[in-house]
Amino acid sequence: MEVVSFKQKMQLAREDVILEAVNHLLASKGFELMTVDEVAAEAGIAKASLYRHFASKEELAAAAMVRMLDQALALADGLPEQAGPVEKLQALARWAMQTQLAGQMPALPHANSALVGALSRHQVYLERVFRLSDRMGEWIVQAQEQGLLAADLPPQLILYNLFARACDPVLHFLKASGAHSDDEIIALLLRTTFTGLAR
Amino acid sequence: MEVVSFKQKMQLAREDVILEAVNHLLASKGFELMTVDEVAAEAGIAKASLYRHFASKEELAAAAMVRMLDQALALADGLPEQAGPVEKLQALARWAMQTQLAGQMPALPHANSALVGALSRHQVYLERVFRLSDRMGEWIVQAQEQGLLAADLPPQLILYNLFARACDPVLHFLKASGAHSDDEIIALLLRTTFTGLAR
DNA sequence: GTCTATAAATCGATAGAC
DNA sequence: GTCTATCGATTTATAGAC
Repeated sequence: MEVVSFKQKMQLAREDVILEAVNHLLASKGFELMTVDEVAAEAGIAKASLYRHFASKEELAAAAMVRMLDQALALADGLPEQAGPVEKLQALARWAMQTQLAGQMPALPHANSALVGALSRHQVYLERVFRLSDRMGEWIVQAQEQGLLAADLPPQLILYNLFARACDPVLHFLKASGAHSDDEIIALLLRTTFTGLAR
Repeated sequence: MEVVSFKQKMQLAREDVILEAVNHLLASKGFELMTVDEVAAEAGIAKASLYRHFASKEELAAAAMVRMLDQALALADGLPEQAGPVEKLQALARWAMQTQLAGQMPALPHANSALVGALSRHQVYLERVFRLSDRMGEWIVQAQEQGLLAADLPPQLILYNLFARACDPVLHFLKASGAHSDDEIIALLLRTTFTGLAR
C-alpha cells in the first residue's frame, strides 16, 4: 500500500498549480516565449522554489505534457464500452479541441526546439505517447474494418491527422473571427476532419 | 517607365538570397529560434550588412512572408482559365505542401510572438494576405455554387482550412515515418482535406 | 520552503575602422 | 558594403540569507 503523507499531498497539489500555469503559457506563447519567471509568477511562487520541483525548463514542459496525455488517457479509459470506435475517436478529438479553445493545449514545439530533443529522450513522456497512440490505433483499425473510416488510408495517417487537429490553428482563426460559438467551431472542425470540405 | 540600375538589381538579388535563408530558417526553427546571426551566416554576409537591408528581425521575417505570398499570387495568376475552382484551390494547396516539404514554408508564429504584432501592422503583408484571401474566396464561393464544395460550410472556414493545411505538421510526421514519398504524402493530405477520413 | 541577488550565456542592434 | 567589438536587454539557473 502506498502511504501518501500530508506533505506529499501538498507537494502534488502545488505541482498541479504549477503545471496548469505551464499549460496555459505553453498554449499562448509556446516553449521559447514562455519564461520561467512567468511560470513562477502565475503559480504564485518564487522561481528558485520552482527549480526545487522541476530540474529545468524542459522538465517543466515535459511534465505539463505528460499531465495532458494522462488526462487524454483517463478520458479514453472512461469511454462507454458500447460506443463505436469512431465515436471514441471523436470524443477524444472533441476534448482536445475544447482544451485548445480553453487555452490549455500546449502548442507544438518547432523542429529545432530544445524541447523536442528533451521530449524524445523523456521516457515517461514517450510511454504516454505510445500508450495513447496504441489505444487510438486499435480504434482506427476497428473503424476501418467496419467500413466507418476509409480502409485504404494508412492508419498512421489517420492517427497523425487526429493528433494534428488537436492543435489546429483553424480553431483560433475561427474564434478570432467571432462569428461562431465554441461548440459550433468544434462541430465544424470535427465535420471537416471526418468528411472533408467536399460534397 | 521604371529604370532599374545595375546596382539596384544587385541589391534585389542579394535580398533574394537573404530572404531564401530566412524562409529556410523560419521553416525549420520558427521566428523565436531563428537568430539574425544565422541568417547572416547562411546568406554569406555580415550581420551589420544585413541590417542595412532590413531594419529589424521582424522586418526580415515579414519580407520573407511577403515573398512567399507573392509566389502564391503569381501561381494563382498563372493558373489556366478553363480550370475549375476546386482544381485551382488544389493547385494552390499542392504548391504550399510542396513548399513545406521542401523546408521553405515559414512556420506559423505563436500568438504572443513579436512577429504577430509586427505583421498585423505591416501594410504590405496585410495587402498580400487580403489579396490572396479574396482570390481564393471567389473560387470557394464558385465551387460551392457548383456543388463541388459543401455549400453549408462557411467560406471562411474553408479558407482557413486551406491556409492551415499549408503548415500542417502531419506532413512532417509522415515524412519522418519514412513510409511514403513526397508526392504520396501530398496526395494523401489533399485527399483527407477534401474528402475527410470517413467513407 | 521562500525570498533577493546574481552569475553565465545568448541575442538583437549599433558603432566605428577599413 | 564588410568586418570586429560591444552595448543593453533578456533569460536560465544557482547561491545564500531568512
